Amino acid sequence: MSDITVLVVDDEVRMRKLIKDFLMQKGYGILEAGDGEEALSVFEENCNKIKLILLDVMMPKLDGWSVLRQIRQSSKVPIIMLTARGEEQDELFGFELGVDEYISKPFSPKILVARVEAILKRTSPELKELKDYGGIVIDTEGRTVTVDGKQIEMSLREYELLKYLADNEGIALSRDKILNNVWNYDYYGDSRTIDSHIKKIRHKIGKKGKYIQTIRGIGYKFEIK
Amino acid sequence: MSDITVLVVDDEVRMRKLIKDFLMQKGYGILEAGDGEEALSVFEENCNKIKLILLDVMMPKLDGWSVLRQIRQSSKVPIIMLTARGEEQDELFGFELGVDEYISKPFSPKILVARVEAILKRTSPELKELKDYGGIVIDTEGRTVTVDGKQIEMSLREYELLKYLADNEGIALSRDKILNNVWNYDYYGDSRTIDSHIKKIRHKIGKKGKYIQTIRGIGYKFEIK
DNA sequence: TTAAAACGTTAGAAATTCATAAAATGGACA
DNA sequence: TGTCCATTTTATGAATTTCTAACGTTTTAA
Repeated sequence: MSDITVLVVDDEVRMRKLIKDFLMQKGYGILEAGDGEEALSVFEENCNKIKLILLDVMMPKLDGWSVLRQIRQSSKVPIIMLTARGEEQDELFGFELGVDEYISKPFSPKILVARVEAILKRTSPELKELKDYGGIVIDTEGRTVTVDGKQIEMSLREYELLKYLADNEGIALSRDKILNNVWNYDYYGDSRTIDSHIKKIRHKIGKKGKYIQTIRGIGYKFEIK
Repeated sequence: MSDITVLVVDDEVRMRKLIKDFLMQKGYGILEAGDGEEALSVFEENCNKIKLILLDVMMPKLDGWSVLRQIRQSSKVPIIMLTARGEEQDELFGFELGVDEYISKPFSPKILVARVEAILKRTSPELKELKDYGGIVIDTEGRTVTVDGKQIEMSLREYELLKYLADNEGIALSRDKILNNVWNYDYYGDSRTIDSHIKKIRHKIGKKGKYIQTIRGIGYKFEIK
Protein backbone atom coordinates (compact mmCIF):
# COMPACT_ATOMS: atom_id res chain seq x y z
CA MET A 1 0.00 0.00 0.00
CA SER A 2 1.41 3.32 -1.06
CA ASP A 3 1.11 6.17 1.37
CA ILE A 4 0.69 8.71 -1.38
CA THR A 5 -2.68 10.38 -1.57
CA VAL A 6 -4.01 12.51 -4.41
CA LEU A 7 -6.86 14.95 -4.00
CA VAL A 8 -9.17 15.10 -7.00
CA VAL A 9 -11.31 18.20 -7.26
CA ASP A 10 -13.98 18.34 -9.93
CA ASP A 11 -17.67 19.05 -9.87
CA GLU A 12 -18.49 16.20 -12.21
CA VAL A 13 -18.86 12.92 -10.40
CA ARG A 14 -18.06 10.93 -13.53
CA MET A 15 -14.82 12.78 -14.08
CA ARG A 16 -13.76 12.18 -10.50
CA LYS A 17 -14.60 8.52 -10.79
CA LEU A 18 -12.62 8.21 -13.99
CA ILE A 19 -9.50 9.76 -12.52
CA LYS A 20 -9.93 7.86 -9.29
CA ASP A 21 -10.09 4.52 -11.05
CA PHE A 22 -6.87 5.05 -12.93
CA LEU A 23 -4.88 6.44 -10.07
CA MET A 24 -6.07 3.83 -7.62
CA GLN A 25 -4.98 1.19 -10.05
CA LYS A 26 -1.51 2.67 -9.74
CA GLY A 27 -1.73 2.33 -6.01
CA TYR A 28 -2.40 5.88 -4.94
CA GLY A 29 -4.88 6.82 -2.29
CA ILE A 30 -7.63 9.15 -3.46
CA LEU A 31 -9.60 11.89 -1.78
CA GLU A 32 -12.37 13.71 -3.58
CA ALA A 33 -14.01 17.09 -3.50
CA GLY A 34 -16.95 18.27 -5.56
CA ASP A 35 -16.39 22.01 -5.35
CA GLY A 36 -13.82 24.55 -4.29
CA GLU A 37 -15.00 24.95 -0.74
CA GLU A 38 -15.04 21.24 -0.15
CA ALA A 39 -11.58 21.05 -1.66
CA LEU A 40 -10.23 23.50 0.87
CA SER A 41 -11.73 21.74 3.83
CA VAL A 42 -10.66 18.31 2.65
CA PHE A 43 -7.18 19.60 2.07
CA GLU A 44 -7.02 21.21 5.45
CA GLU A 45 -7.98 17.95 7.13
CA ASN A 46 -5.52 15.85 5.18
CA CYS A 47 -2.80 18.22 4.15
CA ASN A 48 -0.01 16.01 5.41
CA LYS A 49 -1.26 13.03 3.46
CA ILE A 50 -2.06 14.76 0.20
CA LYS A 51 0.92 14.77 -2.09
CA LEU A 52 -0.75 16.13 -5.22
CA ILE A 53 -3.92 17.94 -6.17
CA LEU A 54 -5.77 17.61 -9.45
CA LEU A 55 -7.81 20.75 -9.67
CA ASP A 56 -10.56 21.57 -12.12
CA VAL A 57 -10.76 25.23 -13.04
CA MET A 58 -14.45 25.63 -13.59
CA MET A 59 -16.43 24.81 -10.51
CA PRO A 60 -19.41 26.19 -8.64
CA LYS A 61 -19.03 28.12 -5.39
CA LEU A 62 -15.28 28.63 -5.63
CA ASP A 63 -13.35 28.21 -8.84
CA GLY A 64 -10.01 26.49 -9.29
CA TRP A 65 -7.97 29.67 -9.33
CA SER A 66 -9.33 30.77 -5.99
CA VAL A 67 -8.68 27.37 -4.48
CA LEU A 68 -5.17 27.47 -5.86
CA ARG A 69 -4.50 30.86 -4.37
CA GLN A 70 -5.82 29.84 -0.97
CA ILE A 71 -3.84 26.66 -0.80
CA ARG A 72 -0.66 28.39 -1.88
CA GLN A 73 -0.88 30.57 1.18
CA SER A 74 -0.07 27.61 3.37
CA SER A 75 1.34 24.86 1.19
CA LYS A 76 3.60 24.06 -1.71
CA VAL A 77 1.83 20.83 -2.59
CA PRO A 78 2.07 20.18 -6.34
CA ILE A 79 -1.06 21.13 -8.25
CA ILE A 80 -2.18 20.06 -11.71
CA MET A 81 -4.91 22.21 -13.23
CA LEU A 82 -7.58 20.60 -15.34
CA THR A 83 -8.75 23.02 -17.99
CA ALA A 84 -11.30 22.86 -20.75
CA ARG A 85 -10.00 23.55 -24.24
CA GLY A 86 -9.64 27.20 -25.01
CA GLU A 87 -8.57 28.26 -21.56
CA GLU A 88 -4.88 28.24 -22.50
CA GLN A 89 -4.61 31.98 -22.19
CA ASP A 90 -4.62 31.58 -18.44
CA GLU A 91 -1.61 29.37 -18.29
CA LEU A 92 1.06 31.96 -17.80
CA PHE A 93 -0.98 33.52 -15.06
CA GLY A 94 -1.28 30.13 -13.41
CA PHE A 95 2.39 29.26 -13.43
CA GLU A 96 3.11 32.37 -11.47
CA LEU A 97 0.72 31.17 -8.81
CA GLY A 98 2.55 27.89 -8.59
CA VAL A 99 0.75 25.58 -10.94
CA ASP A 100 2.95 22.63 -11.79
CA GLU A 101 1.16 21.31 -14.86
CA TYR A 102 -1.86 21.75 -17.04
CA ILE A 103 -3.93 18.99 -18.51
CA SER A 104 -6.67 20.01 -20.85
CA LYS A 105 -9.90 18.12 -21.14
CA PRO A 106 -10.54 15.82 -22.74
CA PHE A 107 -7.36 13.97 -21.90
CA SER A 108 -6.24 10.40 -22.27
CA PRO A 109 -5.93 8.54 -18.98
CA LYS A 110 -2.43 7.53 -20.00
CA ILE A 111 -1.30 11.12 -20.16
CA LEU A 112 -2.91 11.90 -16.85
CA VAL A 113 -1.18 9.02 -15.10
CA ALA A 114 2.14 9.82 -16.73
CA ARG A 115 2.10 13.45 -15.64
CA VAL A 116 0.97 12.58 -12.15
CA GLU A 117 3.76 10.04 -11.78
CA ALA A 118 6.34 12.41 -13.18
CA ILE A 119 5.47 15.07 -10.65
CA LEU A 120 5.18 12.72 -7.72
CA LYS A 121 8.50 11.18 -8.54
CA ARG A 122 10.31 14.43 -8.26
CA THR A 123 8.39 15.76 -5.27
CA SER A 124 7.70 12.78 -3.04
CA PRO A 125 10.90 11.38 -1.64
CA GLU A 126 9.13 8.38 -0.16
CA LEU A 127 8.33 7.24 -3.65
CA LYS A 128 11.96 6.94 -4.43
CA GLU A 129 12.64 5.31 -1.10
CA LEU A 130 15.16 7.96 -0.44
CA LYS A 131 15.53 9.09 3.09
CA ASP A 132 17.44 12.15 4.04
CA TYR A 133 18.93 12.29 7.48
CA GLY A 134 20.46 15.72 7.67
CA GLY A 135 22.44 15.42 4.48
CA ILE A 136 23.03 11.72 4.72
CA VAL A 137 20.79 10.29 2.01
CA ILE A 138 20.03 6.60 2.12
CA ASP A 139 18.51 4.94 -0.94
CA THR A 140 17.04 1.70 0.30
CA GLU A 141 16.32 0.46 -3.18
CA GLY A 142 19.76 1.10 -4.54
CA ARG A 143 21.41 0.39 -1.20
CA THR A 144 23.55 3.44 -1.49
CA VAL A 145 24.55 6.22 0.83
CA THR A 146 25.17 9.74 -0.33
CA VAL A 147 26.65 12.44 1.86
CA ASP A 148 26.34 16.01 0.64
CA GLY A 149 25.77 14.75 -2.86
CA LYS A 150 28.77 12.46 -2.91
CA GLN A 151 28.17 8.75 -2.98
CA ILE A 152 29.96 6.79 -0.30
CA GLU A 153 31.06 3.22 -0.77
CA MET A 154 29.84 1.10 2.07
CA SER A 155 30.15 -2.53 2.89
CA LEU A 156 27.13 -4.58 3.84
CA ARG A 157 27.53 -4.24 7.58
CA GLU A 158 28.41 -0.61 7.40
CA TYR A 159 25.34 0.10 5.36
CA GLU A 160 23.04 -1.93 7.57
CA LEU A 161 24.44 -0.44 10.71
CA LEU A 162 24.14 3.12 9.48
CA LYS A 163 20.63 2.50 8.25
CA TYR A 164 19.60 0.96 11.54
CA LEU A 165 20.95 3.88 13.48
CA ALA A 166 19.39 6.42 11.13
CA ASP A 167 16.02 4.68 11.10
CA ASN A 168 16.04 4.99 14.86
CA GLU A 169 17.01 8.61 14.86
CA GLY A 170 16.98 10.10 18.32
CA ILE A 171 16.85 6.76 20.07
CA ALA A 172 19.73 5.53 22.17
CA LEU A 173 20.46 1.97 21.07
CA SER A 174 22.20 -0.52 23.28
CA ARG A 175 24.93 -2.72 21.91
CA ASP A 176 22.71 -5.75 22.42
CA LYS A 177 19.93 -4.20 20.46
CA ILE A 178 22.26 -3.27 17.66
CA LEU A 179 23.74 -6.75 17.53
CA ASN A 180 20.31 -8.32 17.46
CA ASN A 181 19.11 -6.11 14.67
CA VAL A 182 22.07 -5.62 12.43
CA TRP A 183 23.79 -8.90 13.06
CA ASN A 184 22.02 -12.22 13.41
CA TYR A 185 20.02 -12.52 16.56
CA ASP A 186 22.26 -15.39 17.67
CA TYR A 187 25.48 -13.59 16.95
CA TYR A 188 28.07 -14.92 19.27
CA GLY A 189 30.96 -12.55 19.03
CA ASP A 190 32.35 -9.54 20.75
CA SER A 191 30.21 -6.44 20.85
CA ARG A 192 33.40 -4.49 20.25
CA THR A 193 32.97 -5.29 16.61
CA ILE A 194 30.32 -2.60 16.58
CA ASP A 195 32.88 -0.01 17.57
CA SER A 196 35.03 -1.07 14.74
CA HIS A 197 32.29 -0.50 12.20
CA ILE A 198 31.18 2.71 13.81
CA LYS A 199 34.69 4.00 13.46
CA LYS A 200 34.76 3.20 9.77
CA ILE A 201 31.36 4.73 9.14
CA ARG A 202 32.26 7.89 11.01
CA HIS A 203 35.39 8.17 8.97
CA LYS A 204 33.59 7.60 5.70
CA ILE A 205 30.85 10.14 6.27
CA GLY A 206 33.38 12.71 7.38
CA LYS A 207 32.08 15.72 9.26
CA LYS A 208 28.66 14.16 9.57
CA GLY A 209 30.25 11.43 11.65
CA LYS A 210 29.30 13.45 14.66
CA TYR A 211 25.67 12.51 14.03
CA ILE A 212 26.59 9.17 15.48
CA GLN A 213 26.83 9.83 19.16
CA THR A 214 28.43 7.55 21.67
CA ILE A 215 26.24 6.85 24.67
CA ARG A 216 28.78 5.74 27.18
CA GLY A 217 27.83 2.52 28.93
CA ILE A 218 24.94 1.92 26.55
CA GLY A 219 25.77 2.08 22.87
CA TYR A 220 25.16 4.63 20.16
CA LYS A 221 22.56 7.10 19.00
CA PHE A 222 21.98 8.79 15.68
CA GLU A 223 21.02 12.39 16.04
CA ILE A 224 21.09 15.24 13.58
CA LYS A 225 22.46 18.36 15.18
CA MET B 1 -4.07 13.77 28.48
CA SER B 2 -3.39 12.07 25.22
CA ASP B 3 -5.56 12.87 22.22
CA ILE B 4 -4.99 9.48 20.67
CA THR B 5 -8.19 7.75 19.72
CA VAL B 6 -8.64 4.11 18.84
CA LEU B 7 -11.59 2.82 16.86
CA VAL B 8 -12.82 -0.56 18.05
CA VAL B 9 -14.94 -2.49 15.57
CA ASP B 10 -16.62 -5.69 16.73
CA ASP B 11 -20.17 -6.93 16.66
CA GLU B 12 -20.03 -8.30 20.18
CA VAL B 13 -20.76 -5.65 22.77
CA ARG B 14 -18.87 -7.53 25.46
CA MET B 15 -15.76 -7.75 23.36
CA ARG B 16 -15.86 -4.04 22.65
CA LYS B 17 -16.33 -3.30 26.30
CA LEU B 18 -13.39 -5.48 27.25
CA ILE B 19 -11.05 -3.81 24.82
CA LYS B 20 -12.39 -0.40 25.68
CA ASP B 21 -11.74 -0.88 29.37
CA PHE B 22 -8.14 -1.82 28.90
CA LEU B 23 -7.29 0.85 26.39
CA MET B 24 -9.04 3.58 28.29
CA GLN B 25 -7.05 2.62 31.29
CA LYS B 26 -3.96 3.39 29.23
CA GLY B 27 -5.36 6.79 28.47
CA TYR B 28 -6.56 6.37 24.93
CA GLY B 29 -9.84 7.71 23.65
CA ILE B 30 -12.18 5.06 22.29
CA LEU B 31 -14.74 5.09 19.50
CA GLU B 32 -16.88 2.04 18.82
CA ALA B 33 -18.65 0.49 15.88
CA GLY B 34 -20.83 -2.60 15.90
CA ASP B 35 -20.59 -3.51 12.24
CA GLY B 36 -18.66 -2.70 9.09
CA GLU B 37 -20.93 0.03 7.83
CA GLU B 38 -20.94 1.82 11.13
CA ALA B 39 -17.16 1.48 11.19
CA LEU B 40 -16.83 3.27 7.89
CA SER B 41 -19.08 6.12 8.84
CA VAL B 42 -17.49 6.57 12.24
CA PHE B 43 -14.06 6.54 10.64
CA GLU B 44 -15.05 9.05 8.03
CA GLU B 45 -16.32 11.43 10.66
CA ASN B 46 -13.26 11.13 12.85
CA CYS B 47 -10.46 10.15 10.53
CA ASN B 48 -8.07 12.79 11.75
CA LYS B 49 -8.53 11.81 15.38
CA ILE B 50 -8.37 8.05 14.93
CA LYS B 51 -4.82 6.81 15.17
CA LEU B 52 -5.49 3.08 15.13
CA ILE B 53 -8.29 0.69 14.25
CA LEU B 54 -8.98 -2.64 15.88
CA LEU B 55 -11.04 -4.50 13.36
CA ASP B 56 -12.90 -7.75 13.80
CA VAL B 57 -13.00 -9.90 10.69
CA MET B 58 -16.37 -11.57 11.10
CA MET B 59 -19.15 -9.09 11.27
CA PRO B 60 -22.67 -8.68 9.90
CA LYS B 61 -23.45 -6.32 7.02
CA LEU B 62 -19.85 -5.69 5.98
CA ASP B 63 -16.98 -7.87 7.08
CA GLY B 64 -13.58 -6.74 8.26
CA TRP B 65 -11.83 -7.31 4.94
CA SER B 66 -14.24 -5.06 3.10
CA VAL B 67 -13.90 -2.37 5.71
CA LEU B 68 -10.15 -2.67 5.47
CA ARG B 69 -10.22 -2.29 1.72
CA GLN B 70 -12.49 0.72 1.85
CA ILE B 71 -10.47 2.50 4.46
CA ARG B 72 -7.25 1.82 2.60
CA GLN B 73 -8.56 3.80 -0.31
CA SER B 74 -8.25 6.97 1.63
CA SER B 75 -6.05 6.32 4.60
CA LYS B 76 -3.08 4.43 5.86
CA VAL B 77 -4.15 4.50 9.48
CA PRO B 78 -2.69 1.45 11.26
CA ILE B 79 -5.12 -1.44 11.45
CA ILE B 80 -5.01 -4.48 13.70
CA MET B 81 -7.24 -7.35 12.59
CA LEU B 82 -8.96 -9.47 15.20
CA THR B 83 -9.38 -12.98 13.92
CA ALA B 84 -10.86 -16.12 15.35
CA ARG B 85 -8.45 -19.02 15.56
CA GLY B 86 -8.03 -20.84 12.31
CA GLU B 87 -8.33 -17.81 10.08
CA GLU B 88 -4.60 -17.51 9.78
CA GLN B 89 -4.63 -18.51 6.16
CA ASP B 90 -5.84 -15.04 5.31
CA GLU B 91 -2.92 -13.30 6.85
CA LEU B 92 -0.70 -13.02 3.85
CA PHE B 93 -3.59 -11.66 1.87
CA GLY B 94 -4.19 -9.12 4.57
CA PHE B 95 -0.67 -7.80 4.78
CA GLU B 96 -0.84 -6.87 1.15
CA LEU B 97 -3.86 -4.78 1.94
CA GLY B 98 -1.98 -3.00 4.64
CA VAL B 99 -2.80 -4.84 7.81
CA ASP B 100 -0.29 -3.97 10.48
CA GLU B 101 -0.93 -6.76 12.95
CA TYR B 102 -3.09 -9.70 13.72
CA ILE B 103 -4.41 -10.71 17.07
CA SER B 104 -6.31 -13.94 17.29
CA LYS B 105 -9.14 -14.48 19.70
CA PRO B 106 -9.10 -15.30 22.44
CA PHE B 107 -6.26 -12.99 23.37
CA SER B 108 -4.83 -11.77 26.62
CA PRO B 109 -5.49 -8.10 27.29
CA LYS B 110 -1.82 -7.69 27.98
CA ILE B 111 -0.90 -8.72 24.46
CA LEU B 112 -3.54 -6.50 23.01
CA VAL B 113 -2.30 -3.48 24.89
CA ALA B 114 1.32 -4.29 24.08
CA ARG B 115 0.70 -4.52 20.35
CA VAL B 116 -1.42 -1.42 20.31
CA GLU B 117 1.24 0.53 22.12
CA ALA B 118 4.00 -0.79 19.89
CA ILE B 119 2.21 0.34 16.77
CA LEU B 120 1.17 3.68 18.12
CA LYS B 121 4.68 4.31 19.26
CA ARG B 122 6.10 4.04 15.83
CA THR B 123 3.27 5.82 14.05
CA SER B 124 2.34 8.64 16.38
CA PRO B 125 5.20 10.99 17.02
CA GLU B 126 3.15 12.87 19.59
CA LEU B 127 3.42 9.80 21.79
CA LYS B 128 7.16 10.16 22.26
CA GLU B 129 8.09 9.27 25.76
CA LEU B 130 8.87 12.62 27.18
CA LYS B 131 8.27 13.04 30.85
CA ASP B 132 8.26 16.42 32.41
CA TYR B 133 9.04 16.66 36.07
CA GLY B 134 8.58 20.31 36.81
CA GLY B 135 10.85 21.52 34.05
CA ILE B 136 13.16 18.54 34.11
CA VAL B 137 12.32 16.68 30.91
CA ILE B 138 13.52 13.13 30.58
CA ASP B 139 13.48 11.48 27.17
CA THR B 140 13.81 7.80 27.89
CA GLU B 141 14.27 6.86 24.27
CA GLY B 142 16.95 9.38 23.57
CA ARG B 143 18.33 9.05 27.06
CA THR B 144 18.59 12.75 27.49
CA VAL B 145 17.76 15.20 30.23
CA THR B 146 16.66 18.71 29.48
CA VAL B 147 16.31 21.39 32.10
CA ASP B 148 14.45 24.54 31.10
CA GLY B 149 15.05 23.70 27.46
CA LYS B 150 18.77 23.15 27.82
CA GLN B 151 20.15 19.67 27.40
CA ILE B 152 22.29 18.45 30.25
CA GLU B 153 25.10 15.97 29.74
CA MET B 154 24.74 13.09 32.14
CA SER B 155 26.74 9.99 32.76
CA LEU B 156 25.11 6.59 32.99
CA ARG B 157 24.71 6.52 36.75
CA GLU B 158 23.67 10.11 36.97
CA TYR B 159 20.97 9.56 34.40
CA GLU B 160 19.72 6.35 35.95
CA LEU B 161 19.74 7.80 39.41
CA LEU B 162 17.87 10.93 38.42
CA LYS B 163 15.35 8.89 36.46
CA TYR B 164 14.80 6.55 39.37
CA LEU B 165 14.21 9.41 41.74
CA ALA B 166 11.92 11.23 39.32
CA ASP B 167 9.94 8.12 38.49
CA ASN B 168 9.28 7.78 42.20
CA GLU B 169 8.31 11.37 42.64
CA GLY B 170 7.10 12.11 46.15
CA ILE B 171 8.40 8.86 47.57
CA ALA B 172 11.23 8.78 50.07
CA LEU B 173 13.76 6.22 48.90
CA SER B 174 16.19 4.54 51.22
CA ARG B 175 19.81 4.17 50.26
CA ASP B 176 19.37 0.42 50.08
CA LYS B 177 16.49 0.74 47.71
CA ILE B 178 18.40 3.13 45.52
CA LEU B 179 21.44 0.87 45.43
CA ASN B 180 19.33 -2.12 44.53
CA ASN B 181 17.57 -0.32 41.74
CA VAL B 182 20.16 1.91 40.19
CA TRP B 183 23.23 -0.18 40.87
CA ASN B 184 23.50 -3.91 40.39
CA TYR B 185 21.74 -5.84 43.07
CA ASP B 186 25.05 -7.31 44.13
CA TYR B 187 26.80 -4.00 44.44
CA TYR B 188 29.37 -4.28 47.11
CA GLY B 189 30.54 -0.78 47.82
CA ASP B 190 29.87 2.13 50.06
CA SER B 191 26.40 3.64 50.05
CA ARG B 192 27.99 7.02 50.39
CA THR B 193 28.72 6.82 46.70
CA ILE B 194 25.10 7.82 46.21
CA ASP B 195 25.73 11.13 47.91
CA SER B 196 28.52 11.79 45.53
CA HIS B 197 26.30 11.31 42.52
CA ILE B 198 23.46 13.27 44.06
CA LYS B 199 25.81 16.14 44.50
CA LYS B 200 26.80 16.09 40.86
CA ILE B 201 23.22 15.85 39.67
CA ARG B 202 22.11 18.71 41.88
CA HIS B 203 24.91 20.80 40.52
CA LYS B 204 24.14 19.95 36.92
CA ILE B 205 20.43 20.72 37.10
CA GLY B 206 21.14 24.00 38.84
CA LYS B 207 18.25 25.67 40.61
CA LYS B 208 16.09 22.59 40.17
CA GLY B 209 18.56 20.70 42.32
CA LYS B 210 16.32 21.52 45.22
CA TYR B 211 13.80 19.02 43.82
CA ILE B 212 16.08 16.33 45.20
CA GLN B 213 15.45 16.43 48.91
CA THR B 214 17.59 14.80 51.53
CA ILE B 215 15.66 12.64 53.96
CA ARG B 216 17.98 12.46 56.85
CA GLY B 217 18.58 8.97 58.12
CA ILE B 218 16.76 7.43 55.16
CA GLY B 219 17.90 8.58 51.76
CA TYR B 220 16.49 10.95 49.18
CA LYS B 221 13.19 12.05 47.71
CA PHE B 222 12.32 13.77 44.47
CA GLU B 223 9.66 16.37 44.88
CA ILE B 224 8.63 19.26 42.68
CA LYS B 225 8.09 22.39 44.63
C1' DT C 1 26.80 23.01 74.97
C1' DT C 2 28.86 19.31 73.09
C1' DA C 3 29.56 14.88 71.05
C1' DA C 4 27.88 11.92 67.71
C1' DA C 5 25.75 11.01 63.56
C1' DA C 6 24.53 12.08 58.98
C1' DC C 7 25.23 14.44 54.99
C1' DG C 8 28.04 17.68 51.64
C1' DT C 9 32.08 18.40 49.22
C1' DT C 10 36.42 17.56 47.27
C1' DA C 11 40.19 15.45 45.02
C1' DG C 12 42.47 11.77 43.40
C1' DA C 13 42.80 6.65 42.66
C1' DA C 14 40.73 2.87 40.40
C1' DA C 15 37.94 0.92 37.11
C1' DT C 16 35.42 1.03 33.10
C1' DT C 17 34.64 2.15 28.54
C1' DC C 18 35.75 3.69 24.09
C1' DA C 19 38.66 5.00 19.74
C1' DT C 20 42.00 3.54 16.99
C1' DA C 21 45.09 0.82 14.50
C1' DA C 22 46.67 -3.33 13.22
C1' DA C 23 46.51 -8.20 12.83
C1' DA C 24 43.82 -12.43 12.19
C1' DT C 25 40.02 -14.80 10.17
C1' DG C 26 37.23 -16.55 6.69
C1' DG C 27 34.70 -16.62 2.46
C1' DA C 28 34.36 -15.63 -2.59
C1' DC C 29 36.39 -16.09 -6.72
C1' DA C 30 39.79 -16.48 -10.28
C1' DT D 1 45.72 -22.74 -4.18
C1' DG D 2 46.39 -18.08 -3.58
C1' DT D 3 44.54 -13.42 -3.56
C1' DC D 4 41.39 -10.05 -2.31
C1' DC D 5 38.19 -8.08 0.54
C1' DA D 6 34.87 -7.69 4.29
C1' DT D 7 34.63 -8.70 8.79
C1' DT D 8 36.06 -9.76 13.33
C1' DT D 9 39.22 -9.88 16.98
C1' DT D 10 42.87 -8.17 19.72
C1' DA D 11 45.87 -4.84 21.85
C1' DT D 12 46.91 -0.40 23.47
C1' DG D 13 46.35 4.05 25.09
C1' DA D 14 43.28 7.73 26.17
C1' DA D 15 39.23 9.52 28.09
C1' DT D 16 35.60 9.29 31.13
C1' DT D 17 33.19 7.61 34.88
C1' DT D 18 32.84 5.73 39.26
C1' DC D 19 34.29 4.98 43.69
C1' DT D 20 36.58 5.90 48.00
C1' DA D 21 38.41 8.23 51.66
C1' DA D 22 39.10 12.26 54.05
C1' DC D 23 37.57 16.43 55.77
C1' DG D 24 33.99 20.04 56.40
C1' DT D 25 29.37 21.23 57.65
C1' DT D 26 24.94 20.61 59.49
C1' DT D 27 21.67 18.32 62.33
C1' DT D 28 20.29 15.67 66.29
C1' DA D 29 19.99 14.30 70.87
C1' DA D 30 21.82 13.85 75.35
